[in-house]
Amino acid sequence: MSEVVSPNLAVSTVIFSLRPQPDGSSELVLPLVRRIRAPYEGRWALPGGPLTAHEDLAQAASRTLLATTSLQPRYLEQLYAFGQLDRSPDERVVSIVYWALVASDEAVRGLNNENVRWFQADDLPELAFDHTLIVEYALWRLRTKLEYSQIAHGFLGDTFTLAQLREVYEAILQKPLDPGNFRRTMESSGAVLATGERLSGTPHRPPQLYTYNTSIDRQIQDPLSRLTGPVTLSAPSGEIS
Amino acid sequence: MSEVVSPNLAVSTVIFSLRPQPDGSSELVLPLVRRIRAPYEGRWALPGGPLTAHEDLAQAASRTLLATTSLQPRYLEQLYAFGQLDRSPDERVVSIVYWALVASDEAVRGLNNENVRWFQADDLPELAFDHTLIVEYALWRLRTKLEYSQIAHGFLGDTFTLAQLREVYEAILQKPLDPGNFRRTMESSGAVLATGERLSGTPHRPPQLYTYNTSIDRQIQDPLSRLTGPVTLSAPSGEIS
DNA sequence: TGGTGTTCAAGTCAAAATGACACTAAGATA
DNA sequence: TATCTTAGTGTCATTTTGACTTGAACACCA
Repeated sequence: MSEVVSPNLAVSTVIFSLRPQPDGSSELVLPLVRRIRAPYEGRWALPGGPLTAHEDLAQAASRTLLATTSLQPRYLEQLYAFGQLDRSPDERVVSIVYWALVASDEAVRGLNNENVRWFQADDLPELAFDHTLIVEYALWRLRTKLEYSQIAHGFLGDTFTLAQLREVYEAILQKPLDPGNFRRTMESSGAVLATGERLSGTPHRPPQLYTYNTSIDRQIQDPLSRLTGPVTLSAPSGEIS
Repeated sequence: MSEVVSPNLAVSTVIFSLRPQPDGSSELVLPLVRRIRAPYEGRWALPGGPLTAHEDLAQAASRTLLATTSLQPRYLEQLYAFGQLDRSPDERVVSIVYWALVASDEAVRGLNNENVRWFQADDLPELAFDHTLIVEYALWRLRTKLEYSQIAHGFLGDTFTLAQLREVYEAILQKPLDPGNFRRTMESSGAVLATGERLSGTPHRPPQLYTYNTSIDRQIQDPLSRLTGPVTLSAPSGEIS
């Protein structure tokens, strides 16, 4: 009876980014890859692949993320391990799923072809395997974590205006936020620091540029941050539009 | 180079319970098993074992939990998947770890012998593998989740007084809570319902017996609750002391 | 039998946080 | 120079939170 097995172990990643809209707002998007073989041939699925011998889980997530989208994540966190018996029709597969954030300006540079495409997070096609549930859970985590954590700057560059930060919140939470109250809570939380510089060229009063307060960030981290190390990488280069 | 492997896949569980103290308070305890072979022979470790072919992850956690402690969990949730390359000296092992709650009166009925022993959660010996980190993380999750979720009744029977519920909170958070304010927040949250019955025999005014409001419970669940099903089982039988 | 000790349970009050909504500031543009 | 737009500051009522007070209801004991 109860036979010990080594199920296939895969690592997949839900990658979020924001795409600027014509009207100035942003929409939450994520890349999917088209399956080129059975099961679910032709269906869209999360990027991922098998775990190889000499990499740990987060490295595997980063690797497959880079391979399928040519992107570097600015935030990477484990989401959940999915191991239902029937989640793959033929073989037993346990998938350890990560979720990642990439900066808005990175997403447009990423691949976008016949087999890799960015979709609106709230308007996805029917996905392969249990990936619809997985994306749903990742969305839930993103939204809940946004409210008590400093992950929003995973979508932004190193400096940003409070309006840009608020735009991130509004796109993810899908509701408008009061600019005045948003400023008050952000500043009093100590999460952001004014750089002293201003963004010029706007057809209105020039806004302050802010940066994230990384020293505050450390204190609300869970005990695993020791293990995973700093999950937020600095942006390679480039300016906020 | 990057060779595809099937790492050994194990499932372990951090099991929490409360042990009544002589002074009336409670202390958080968890069972550990002694390793009977290398590596880390003789060291204490989390109960667990390999994943077998025809069970999913939560079932494996329940199975090893029952095998080592003869207990049924009243709450079971996935904690994290640990996959660092060096976490086991000889072979590559990926551990998917769950955490569980068992009722206080169950813990005393559980095994307690040469190879299985309950320890105070905040006073553990040096554990095998990375299990010290794992327990630390599980403790963090328990404490943070207690504040926005209804998991506390995983330690209690079907009915309980608000003082008993508060005692659970105080033991886990390790700080005293104001009885009046605790009552106010609990009642206004709608998480508990008065049964109308009272607990008699106390040397003071008889307190109301409460039960958990399961309909409220559902609404704050994450999207995975659909997948995992009801994680809170009703108590087998027995009365609160 | 009535006082005492205990916790239950409801109530009070000030401080802090939150949400809605002013109003002024400072640029670009016409 | 008037106007438009967003930045940034301020106000106020409501809600939430924490500390504390008071009366209620039992068992226990003198």
